[in-house]
Amino acid sequence: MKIRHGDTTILNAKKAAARATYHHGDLRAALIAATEEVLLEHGVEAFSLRAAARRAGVSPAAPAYHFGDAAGLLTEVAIAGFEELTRFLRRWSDKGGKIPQARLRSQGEGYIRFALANRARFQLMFRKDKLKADPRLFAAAEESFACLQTAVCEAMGLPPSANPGPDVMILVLASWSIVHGFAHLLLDGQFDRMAEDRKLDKFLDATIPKLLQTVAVPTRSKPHE
Amino acid sequence: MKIRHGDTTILNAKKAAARATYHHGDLRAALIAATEEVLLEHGVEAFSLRAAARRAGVSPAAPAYHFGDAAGLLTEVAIAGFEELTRFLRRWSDKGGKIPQARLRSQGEGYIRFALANRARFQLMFRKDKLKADPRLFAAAEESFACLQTAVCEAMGLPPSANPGPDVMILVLASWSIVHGFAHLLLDGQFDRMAEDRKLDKFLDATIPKLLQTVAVPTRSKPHE
DNA sequence: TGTACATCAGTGAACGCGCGTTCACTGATGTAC
DNA sequence: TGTACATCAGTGAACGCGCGTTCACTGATGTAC
Repeated sequence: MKIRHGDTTILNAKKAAARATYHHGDLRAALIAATEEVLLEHGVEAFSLRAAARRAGVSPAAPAYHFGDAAGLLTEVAIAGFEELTRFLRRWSDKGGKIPQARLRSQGEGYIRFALANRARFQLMFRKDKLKADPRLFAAAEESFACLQTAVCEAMGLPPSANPGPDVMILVLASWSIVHGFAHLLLDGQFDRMAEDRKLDKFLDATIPKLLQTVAVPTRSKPHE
Repeated sequence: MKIRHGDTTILNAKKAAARATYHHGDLRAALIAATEEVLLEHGVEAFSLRAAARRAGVSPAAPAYHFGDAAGLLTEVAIAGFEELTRFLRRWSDKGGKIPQARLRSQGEGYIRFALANRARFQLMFRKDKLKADPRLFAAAEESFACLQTAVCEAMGLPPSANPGPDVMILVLASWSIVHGFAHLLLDGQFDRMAEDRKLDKFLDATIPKLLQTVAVPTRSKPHE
């Protein structure tokens, strides 16, 4: 008996115990959760509507009823991903204390930690080829982006602005690029040459703070440090 | 008649004209070229052994004879990709002139330009999940990496070294991350919010040089500028 | 130089697989009166 | 409060698709003598 079949059996039993009727109750949310489990355990490539259905313990045709197609379901997962990323960035900003430059660097570390803790979901969020062009997705991504933008403005000693000047934008792009690139290379295993397996944590602890110091922040008002 | 079938017909005719015998001559190279075409035109997801075989005008089973499986063929394409990336980086370094900091920044721009000119192939190169753990692949990737490392050493006023200190390594990682992240976000269309379609070239021309100046290079000897 | 034979480099039909999707269906839920 | 009916939220069997892979095969090429 294959593991996969075992899983399905267990889940079917679970489902049967959990509900007397075949009406699920909240299959929509359950399918999103099931998809996140599949991503976490087996990666983006392992996802299919049928795999999500198996996880949730429903028939193969059920997901289409709620999401239309695979992109529809994945888009919901990506939206939730960006919402959680935003929460992550805010929490890590605060972890940085009161000095705006330190807050920015801490937020940058948060971005990388998020990617590491949400591997496949993070990768999915930047796979537009697998996602719908949904305004809610744009809005959720925009909010994460705005979070970074605010941190950069403050680190430069400027008031937060939704429409900042080119100097700010360059630094936003640089900050985003460096943490995104680092996260992407990290998840792809490109740093395994420098730190294999067990030493990865130490490598990250030592590297990330210094990495983020290499981005030069031109301050417009007197620095707090 | 579907386009795909049309393609196959044309290619079969081409093939028939090109060779009197069904022995291809150099099917191995032809399949690699065919794969690069599929990647260029339809992206990584569109690739399959059968698709490559159709492109090359041979039977579905032919690729397996030369490459074993899909990962085997894709790995050859990725190796060729890294080799071309290395050439790209050297060429762009030289474009930067004689001042080492300028050479480093020019090389960084080359990295981004490579990604833009080789979209799917670039993405494939950083999809280890689709590639074999082939020593030749590691060697080719290592050479690109060494190219960047040399440029960073020189920009810091140090002699090129295969085993540099932690300060150099941090700057190597920072440089790599920023260009890689920028390239990745660019290819995913994340900058479309700032520059749609036709204006992308102008956006890049204006952004890339400034972007690369945000990476602070601590110089150990007297700067040449 | 000619011949016999082994190996190479493919063919093309066939197989089973998981996939998305369709379809007729049905039990549960919600609504109107 | 009860009943009739419409709609909701799924079922599960079936379909066709492209895929990787197997298999018996074969014409061309290379090698030994």
